[in-house]
Amino acid sequence: MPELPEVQTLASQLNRLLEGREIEGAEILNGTLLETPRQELEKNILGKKIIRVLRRGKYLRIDLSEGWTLWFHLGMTGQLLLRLVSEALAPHTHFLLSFAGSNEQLLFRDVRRFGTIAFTPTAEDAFPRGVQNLGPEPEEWDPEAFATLFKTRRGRIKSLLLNQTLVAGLGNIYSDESLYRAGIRPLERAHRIARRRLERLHGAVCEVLEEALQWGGSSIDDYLHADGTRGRFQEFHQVYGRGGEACRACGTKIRTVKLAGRTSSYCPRCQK
DNA sequence: GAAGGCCTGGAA
DNA sequence: TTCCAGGCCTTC
Repeated sequence: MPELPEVQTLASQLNRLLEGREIEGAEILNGTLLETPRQELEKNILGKKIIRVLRRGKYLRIDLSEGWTLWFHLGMTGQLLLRLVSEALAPHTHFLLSFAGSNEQLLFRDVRRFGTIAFTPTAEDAFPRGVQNLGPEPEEWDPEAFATLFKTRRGRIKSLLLNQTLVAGLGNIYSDESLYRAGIRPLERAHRIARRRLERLHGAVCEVLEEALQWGGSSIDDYLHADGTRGRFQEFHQVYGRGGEACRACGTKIRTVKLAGRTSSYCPRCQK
């Protein structure tokens, strides 16, 4: 489940590893993940240089020379890995980029195929719709404005945190962990939560994301760094994936509830 | 605002 | 054999 810290980790690594490289080949092994017409990409990507690799929400963005941008969304099980051309190709590989004068390739693989690839001009109005619809990044929100945003909504706080048009980058892991840290239950109606607690939630979100980033994100099932190593923040999860286990703070059993088809975990004692 | 669909591997 | 994981989009 690559969320903000996982995608940011990858973007930083790939930026360091790929900056300045010239694209010599692009192989689309499975076109179903491609949001852009195949010919559009094939016609325009060759010879372009990688200027920088960035993140926006859960999207990884690769800016190329001459005003083109390559986008990846990792869905649930997406991976971006560097491989030597001599290595065996892992199953479920959907896309390959090769570089001039290099025996390394960037590959995109995704077992469950919830991921997407897009190739667009580097212009806001040409970006994929999912990107255009994104709300501000968590740290871009002023805490008071963040509180107001939720104070005016009647939905469950957890569902709203997952809504990418409000705040970009949170998925199931970091919304649960943030709510735990802020002491708020996932099913609480947003407008019923006190302003200062919503401001505290904003602080919790920023803290959790920052710590996760420092540990290279969470590797649960499939998430890997570009070099194949794993993130370690899963070792510090307080509630996500810990249903039925004891809360590390108070010993109470972590409870799980279903919300819009997703599992939410929380401590009934620490979260009121 | 809520629910269903897409997709596959692994666990029950 | 069935269920579950959940990103995002579409439909109700």
